Amino acid sequence: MDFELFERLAHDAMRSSHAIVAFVSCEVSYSGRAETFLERGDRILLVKPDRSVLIHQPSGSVPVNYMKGGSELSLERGEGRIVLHAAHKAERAWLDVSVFAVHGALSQRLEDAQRLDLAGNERDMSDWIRDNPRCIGEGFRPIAREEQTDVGFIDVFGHDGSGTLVVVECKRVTASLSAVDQLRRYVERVKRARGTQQVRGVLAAPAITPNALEMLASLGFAFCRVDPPKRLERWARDQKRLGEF
Amino acid sequence: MDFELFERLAHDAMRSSHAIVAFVSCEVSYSGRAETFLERGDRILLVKPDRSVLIHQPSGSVPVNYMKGGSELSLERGEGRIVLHAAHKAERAWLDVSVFAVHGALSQRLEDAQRLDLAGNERDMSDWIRDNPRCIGEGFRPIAREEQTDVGFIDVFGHDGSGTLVVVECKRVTASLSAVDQLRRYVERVKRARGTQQVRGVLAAPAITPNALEMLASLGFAFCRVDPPKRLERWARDQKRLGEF
DNA sequence: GGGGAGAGATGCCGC
DNA sequence: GCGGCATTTCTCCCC
Repeated sequence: MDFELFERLAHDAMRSSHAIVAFVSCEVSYSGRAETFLERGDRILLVKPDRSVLIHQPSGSVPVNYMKGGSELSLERGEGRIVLHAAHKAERAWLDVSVFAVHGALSQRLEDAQRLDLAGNERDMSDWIRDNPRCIGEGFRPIAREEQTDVGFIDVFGHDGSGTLVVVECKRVTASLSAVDQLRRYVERVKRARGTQQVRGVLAAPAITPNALEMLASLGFAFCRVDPPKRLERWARDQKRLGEF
Repeated sequence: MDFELFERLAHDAMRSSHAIVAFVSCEVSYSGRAETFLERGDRILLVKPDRSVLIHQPSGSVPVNYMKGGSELSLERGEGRIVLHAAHKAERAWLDVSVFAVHGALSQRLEDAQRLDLAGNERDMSDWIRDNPRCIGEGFRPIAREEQTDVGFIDVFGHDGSGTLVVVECKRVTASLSAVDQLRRYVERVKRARGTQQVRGVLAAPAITPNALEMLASLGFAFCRVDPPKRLERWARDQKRLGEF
């Protein structure tokens, strides 16, 4: 595919809000939050109708360069190349993609009003703890979930029935030192705000690293093993793999 | 484009390690770290030679669903659909893309041996502080950079000339509460390891949030304004935008 | 392989 | 818009 075809495709796609995908040989420069340069190679270029730009190398699931939606886009014809400029003034970011060859390109108008339905996040987990308080301790009584403080929100807040306040921090994956930091910050804030030293800290997660457990113990907090709930997990069970490549 | 063509393209691409891009109408199910479902709509499907899979909606710069490289891929023909299965046993993750229509598709062999060259990250910043210690304080003497402890590494470690140890934590963006937590953890660790209370904590960043500054002060630590160095920032200055769409 | 932390993190929600 | 934080975070580095 030559430059003229690519240029016309890109122009038409931009005008009519199509998405563009292209296999190109290119080099890439970026300046914004950092400065990057990527020498010439074959990549996948993706331009969406919201004027976001993605550049993917042949390996890896993360784009090597990108611009968020809302960029100003322009094409410039150079010597033996065509340059896609993307400028995001609000973010003070610039991306230049110098395309030396176009191996193939497509554009398409896309219709999609759907939103992702997700189960098994941390909010589901704190919901579950609120509805199953016994997992935290025999007398645990939840008062609030996602209680706002000025240093962040407490996942589950309650008391143990004998007047002692309980702060629960949830993690849906193995808890690390930063989770203990977070819990400590909330407990200190509650102690100060309520004028009491009677505040227990509980870290609820499926697992915890040894260092985090040691720090937790040194602060007098408790670990409580809880797995994140996955409400839709039936569908993938016992699925059969047919037509293996 | 019909299913037979798409199926043949996909088969051939898999066999010869091509990348595939396609505009498809599809629904998507994922089960792994969480469970997700996405109802039918038009999306961009990307399958790379490393067997990573990306699904992009028309908007946004982040894929709505994905699988990392190393998945097992298979195609299954169903009623009015063709299903791409991706299974990652090590991660216990499964992705099913049910394709109802193929608006267009391409495959291509890609050659790319280049790696991204980046300037302006936090390591550049701690390098710069080590080489320009006066920015931390008049008598600051750096000893080590990225000093390893069992609770993380200290960005810059030194003393102030009068025997007091100094721990510097760098952030390349506005420092928040978690940066203060990190600094506190390192200072406590150094106090314990060296058996002294004479340890100063310094947070170096271009800015700091009010809450973080308050917590920093309450711990007796200091803030020090430092901007991250960008060594390649010349290229993007004064660039002209030609051929605006 | 696990732990810890940075990332051009991104995106969401609450104030 | 800022602040705080989860993320199917991802990736890198070091032990």
